[in-house]
Amino acid sequence: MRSDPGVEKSLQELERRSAEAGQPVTVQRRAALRALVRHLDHPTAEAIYADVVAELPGVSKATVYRALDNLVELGLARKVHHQDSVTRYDGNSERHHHLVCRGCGRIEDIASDALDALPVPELGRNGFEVHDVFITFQGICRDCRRASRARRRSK
Amino acid sequence: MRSDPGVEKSLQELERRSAEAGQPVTVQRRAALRALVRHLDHPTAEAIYADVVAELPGVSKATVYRALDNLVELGLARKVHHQDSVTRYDGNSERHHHLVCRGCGRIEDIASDALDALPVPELGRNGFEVHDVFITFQGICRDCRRASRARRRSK
DNA sequence: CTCCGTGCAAAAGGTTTGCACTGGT
DNA sequence: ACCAGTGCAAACCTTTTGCACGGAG
Repeated sequence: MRSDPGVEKSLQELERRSAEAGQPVTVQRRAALRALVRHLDHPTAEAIYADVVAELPGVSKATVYRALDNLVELGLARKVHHQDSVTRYDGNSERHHHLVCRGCGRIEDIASDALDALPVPELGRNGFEVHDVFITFQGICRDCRRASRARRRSK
Repeated sequence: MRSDPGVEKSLQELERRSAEAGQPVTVQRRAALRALVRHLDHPTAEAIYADVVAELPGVSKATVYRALDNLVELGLARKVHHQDSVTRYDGNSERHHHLVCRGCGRIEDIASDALDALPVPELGRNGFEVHDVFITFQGICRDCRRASRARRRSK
């Protein structure tokens, strides 16, 4: 893997936002961010830990969890939740939405102007102040559809 | 609490779908469903357990979890996930979406034709078959906004 | 010197599972 | 009667926390 310009940009953002928030930028946090943006597949904390520990033998799992919290706090990552009980992280800070496969739990990104133009309904009526919108399409990915078809046939 | 017709209808559905699926309808499952539909606030498994155990002293927590799984499997309930680490359940089978408060984690239902008319983007291109769409508005509910304002003032 | 992040290990939930027993159909 | 659901307790897994240590300002 060559030094991806996206990674560089993310690291600069980390630098900038941490300074702004008065928080130190440690090697562990840098490594966590690098591991996160390298993944396009919404990794679990475990997966990121695996990457970080490969780069920084001896890091503790707690530190990775704390680093991820820190990234979320700085707005460089987002937590993603679905039926899996594990939390996944998303290093994509562009506005986008998700496609979740019921079969394998895989999450794919999806961007769409139409979705972004979603009308925010008459909120405020109940005093609710909307900050963000998350749209999740649930379905079956190609691989899982194939697999379930094969399973059905063999039954 | 009088016998809500909605509860009756749900119980009949439970009967019908269980028979169809060849699954027995136990008192525990009936109680779990009743507890679920009584809640309009997306209860946790814990909350449902509390209700069920009040009605059926001696039920085990495992049974309630299994009953909830069963209801989800039968399509009578849905799991709802957000930043809280706990899974919440939704007994509302109408098409609707959610308003999640960042502060207290409370989930409110929201229905809107505009949201239902959401265009499904060019899926299929990647072989993804969409079954469902979930829209979540995240923000701050009135109570939490008030609370945070008060906190800020007292600092 | 002081503060804060780290590592380690243990705790803390929430959820699942193995096994013997009981209850639905 | 049979099979599946239940109760109980232990296991599991992910995430959090307490505490001592160590590096940076």
